[in-house]
Amino acid sequence: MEKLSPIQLLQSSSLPMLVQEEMEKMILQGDIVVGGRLNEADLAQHFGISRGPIREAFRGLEESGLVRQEKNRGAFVREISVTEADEIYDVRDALEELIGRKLAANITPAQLAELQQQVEQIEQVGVSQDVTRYHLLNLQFHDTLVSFTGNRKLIAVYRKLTKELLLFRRRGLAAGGGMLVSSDEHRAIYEAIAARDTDAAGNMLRRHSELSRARMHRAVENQTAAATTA
Amino acid sequence: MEKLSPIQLLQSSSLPMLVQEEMEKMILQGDIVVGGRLNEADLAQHFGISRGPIREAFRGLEESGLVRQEKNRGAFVREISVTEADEIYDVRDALEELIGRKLAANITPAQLAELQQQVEQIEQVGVSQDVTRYHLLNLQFHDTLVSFTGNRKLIAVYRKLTKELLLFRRRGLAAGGGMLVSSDEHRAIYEAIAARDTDAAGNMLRRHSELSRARMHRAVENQTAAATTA
DNA sequence: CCGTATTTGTCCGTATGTATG
DNA sequence: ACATACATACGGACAAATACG
Repeated sequence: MEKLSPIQLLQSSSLPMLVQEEMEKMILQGDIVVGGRLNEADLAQHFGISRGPIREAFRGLEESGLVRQEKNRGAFVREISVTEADEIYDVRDALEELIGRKLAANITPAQLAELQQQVEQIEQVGVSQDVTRYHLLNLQFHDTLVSFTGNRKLIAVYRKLTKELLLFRRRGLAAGGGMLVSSDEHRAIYEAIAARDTDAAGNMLRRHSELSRARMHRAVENQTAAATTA
Repeated sequence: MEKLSPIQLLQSSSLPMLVQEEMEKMILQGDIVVGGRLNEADLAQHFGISRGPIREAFRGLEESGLVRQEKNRGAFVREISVTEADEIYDVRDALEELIGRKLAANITPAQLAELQQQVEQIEQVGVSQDVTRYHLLNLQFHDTLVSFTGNRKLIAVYRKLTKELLLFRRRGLAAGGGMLVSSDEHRAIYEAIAARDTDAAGNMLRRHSELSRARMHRAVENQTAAATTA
């Protein structure tokens, strides 16, 4: 039990929970190939623990949708199909609208200031063409939005869906093109919320999510087109 | 857009999964008092198995929101507060609207016939004043609605929220009054879907969910009022 | 405040099932 | 098709923490 530097810090939680969180990071970072098998013994050795907590973590990850378990065969990183991604987007679109409406109705001046700052930050990175950083700030912006609703269940559901979409993007996506968001949309979202216009804010966020889905589809088509020509 | 049976989503037949499903039933049926502790050894003996699968089932139930685990203290049936129930309703309201819109857009004649039959069944039980049966049919009706969307993610999220609300109702609710739904609402929902009016169907279902929340609040108030006078 | 009993946390061994040559 | 190697499933034992008297 001496090999795990990142884990030892968060000692308040149980070992299976820590392992679950750590494995979630590994999956979302792509340390394990999508569809790949998670070997109990290897992971146990990697964390310097036994297989019991690993198995418990698998069960939690399965329930959260990142892992699929086959009886007597093991745990695999889930492959999320385009169809399933579409289904997730359907749900997320509806949640985004809810988020927009709630924020427009209840946001505080301090929260508005924070949002404004993040929008400007995104715009600055937008011109610098740093794609990965842009993507990160975009995720952060939306997580800030949902967290400002103060609704813990909404936050939890939204984050779970976002993780699955993140996993979907890991599945392929030669990146490069198409997935970049226009920062105009972010500012428009901010403006609608600041104006406390519930309908506009809801529509803006929903449309933003729908556009995100459309970008996803274009990226997938580009990818499959490239694959067939190669 | 085909109806998915509840079992189809849970396709694993491993022992921990079976235990998890069984324990979920026990919790939702109230076999274990809300807030009560789940004893690993007792449950293992009850199922005639060892503690390993029990612990894995706990993880799954924790992730699905029915159980809370404290380090070195054990697993407890979660107590859902009125505040949290409100948060869940917020999310469910948005999903209900989504369900209504999708159904109005895509429902098949066969599915419509099934819905009509269920509505009539509910109306018949409504006059018979059989409250528990009415409640059951009501749940079934809404589960049928969401399953007819064919969106597996939506189905999964919706069912999870419904289970948590079910758990909330177990918390107290001397039942008796207030929670009974007007069957007019169900017929109105059916009519809007049958008319393929997406806006109306979405609004109807959302409003139906909001009324359900209002009934919940009234029931809680009646309960606390009765508690203070007693 | 201390000692004991109970319960949880973790580890390991064995049986069973699966993939591979 | 068979035998071998390997991974998982489950049970059981021991250590650590908590609850109780």
